[in-house]
Amino acid sequence: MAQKVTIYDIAKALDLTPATVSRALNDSYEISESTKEKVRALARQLNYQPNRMASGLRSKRNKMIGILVPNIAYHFNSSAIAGIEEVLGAQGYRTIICQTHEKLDREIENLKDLVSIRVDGLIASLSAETLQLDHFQDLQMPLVFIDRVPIDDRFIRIHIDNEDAAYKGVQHLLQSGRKHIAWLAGPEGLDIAERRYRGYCRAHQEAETSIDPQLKIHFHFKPGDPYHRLRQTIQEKPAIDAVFSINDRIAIEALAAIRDAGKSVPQDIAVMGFNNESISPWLYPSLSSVSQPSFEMGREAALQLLGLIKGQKMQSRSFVFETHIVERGSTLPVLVKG
Amino acid sequence: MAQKVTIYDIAKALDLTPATVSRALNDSYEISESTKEKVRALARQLNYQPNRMASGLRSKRNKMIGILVPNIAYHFNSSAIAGIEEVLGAQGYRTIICQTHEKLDREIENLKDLVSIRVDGLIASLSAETLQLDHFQDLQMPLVFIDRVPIDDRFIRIHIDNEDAAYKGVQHLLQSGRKHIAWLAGPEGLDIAERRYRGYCRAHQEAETSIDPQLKIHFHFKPGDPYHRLRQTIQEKPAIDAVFSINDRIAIEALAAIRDAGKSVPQDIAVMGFNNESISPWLYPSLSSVSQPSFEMGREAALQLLGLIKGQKMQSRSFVFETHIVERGSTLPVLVKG
DNA sequence: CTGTTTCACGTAATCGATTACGCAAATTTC
DNA sequence: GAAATTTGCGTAATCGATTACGTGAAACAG
Repeated sequence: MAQKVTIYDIAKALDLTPATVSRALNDSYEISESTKEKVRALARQLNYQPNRMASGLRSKRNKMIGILVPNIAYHFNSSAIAGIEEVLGAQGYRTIICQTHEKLDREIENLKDLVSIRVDGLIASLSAETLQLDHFQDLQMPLVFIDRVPIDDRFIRIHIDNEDAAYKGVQHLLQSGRKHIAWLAGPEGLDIAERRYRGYCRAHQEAETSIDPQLKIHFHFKPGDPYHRLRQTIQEKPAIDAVFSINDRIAIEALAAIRDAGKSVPQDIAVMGFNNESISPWLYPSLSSVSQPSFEMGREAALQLLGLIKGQKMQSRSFVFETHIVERGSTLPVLVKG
Repeated sequence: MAQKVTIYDIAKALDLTPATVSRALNDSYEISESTKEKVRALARQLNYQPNRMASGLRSKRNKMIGILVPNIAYHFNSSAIAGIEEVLGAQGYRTIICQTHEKLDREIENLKDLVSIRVDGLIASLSAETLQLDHFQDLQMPLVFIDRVPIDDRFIRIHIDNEDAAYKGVQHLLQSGRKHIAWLAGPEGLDIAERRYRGYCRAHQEAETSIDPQLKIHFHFKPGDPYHRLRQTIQEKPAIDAVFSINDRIAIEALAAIRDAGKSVPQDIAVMGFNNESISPWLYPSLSSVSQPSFEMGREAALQLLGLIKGQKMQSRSFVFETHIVERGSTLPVLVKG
């Protein structure tokens, strides 16, 4: 096999036309079963692989879906992608995964590329820098947002109630007797983090506990930065008795910072993470976390996108998934000394 | 903008032919600078995005590269992909990331899809199930393997010396006084794990330490399985005084298993991981690990692939990267009581 | 002033599939 | 048994770009 085999090769060998071969391979009703068999047999024998460039050009559908996320190394994303691919793969769709690395310009650039590839649809999660959505506006393509979703309700959005999730997490900490809870928020301006902070505040207000704005700690998603920020804050605010972290990976650094500050978890300081990553049960102490169903959310995003592609009109534009607290060692209540 | 804009639209608006527009956009020498300016200006204004299906079909180059890895959630892979994308992105290439989830059939399926997309090249890492390479043989496309590479030296391979890396790791453990080292190998038949076991054995032989084959522990990459296997082994073999793990994530489960068995790290049992993931310094105790330059390896894979695509002949077919031991708390030598 | 290059662009074929339209033969309908 | 329908396939246009080849005008050479 020197050159790639095409439907013309198959047609010639079977004394048919390319049109017939194309229809046979697409299982068209206007081709007899016997011809289909012959075509399929020869296609298999010659190891024919259809040229998606050609079919996509003509049919304007190439069975490729773009996935645009901040970073595949984030647990939520790799897990959601697994869910997306499970649903989409079963329907014969391929995914093209693009990473923004939290940069707006890379988000725009990736978007242009996905347009130029003419993917059939797009599942996107906004970068930390994304404040407005011009580049998503007239995209001319089925689009579903997941996790980091915009406020704009013209889009289909798959997400959790971040405020409520944080509310529940902070409430749990407050109820176990904690009063000075640091919030490891991540980079400045991250929308989901702001929403969670609102939940943080609401839980405090309901518990009539005062809020210290200096316990809202920003940092970059860069190994070491969360650690140092928290260590510094612990030094400045020795009263801290709990830490709530935007994700479990950051919580690991928090555990280290607390330990190195000479305090212990959960006796002195409780720690609650977010996402319930697979390593969290094995940490020491095992990490309590707010769990969100990332795999299921990926599945739902894919299902909704398939709906859009097939032209169904969508009834609901926003799909809010439930979260729940996973209690582990890092938030065990302090035993009051008898 | 109701419909996607094409070079025909631009040509009509400027009273040119599509050919001229195409050449202008590709900065061809046979187009005057003034025409190029006009074409580029209008293209920008109309937000023209070239159709990669069309250009790819005609030119047989679509500036897309396939990346085929077992799982993007593995630290090595997401890190190597970052390196690949840094190099390839600068040259205008897009990547299509496919996951085999360690399954041979998914590897074959993904490969067919990448062929049908007619990607310009492929960077691949073999699945745990892959034993022979028929599906890679007559692929008709530039191909570079990374990390999980085949033995076949007709391929370009980017990897480490797994035997040597494990040798160094085990040697370090033996030199610090450990004698009964469990090897957390991962799933049965994983080539890199077998190579590392050879290094494990060589280090033992050179140190004239006996090898217990029952300390070679297999498991699935599924949360909990490594933990339970190790706990069981510790119970059966109480003499174990060190654990060497195929990666850091598994090592975290090992730390938990050791702890739950009532032993302490590093006093009773030392733990050494592999990959030096970004969370490893923050664990408790901080995790020693064999470090490999995954990002750099990704970069090199991309550079080699670009060379293949541009038709350069490659001098070396195998690029072996250096590894080194990162010593942290989990392998501190035991202090002999004075 | 004629012949040769060079410049800047047009003409048209091409990539490999899909699909609207057409049509003869086979089958069914009444 | 004539008309209507169905079956099974061919013809040719088409998707949007690239590119081999052609060409008129301007520039240049001798």
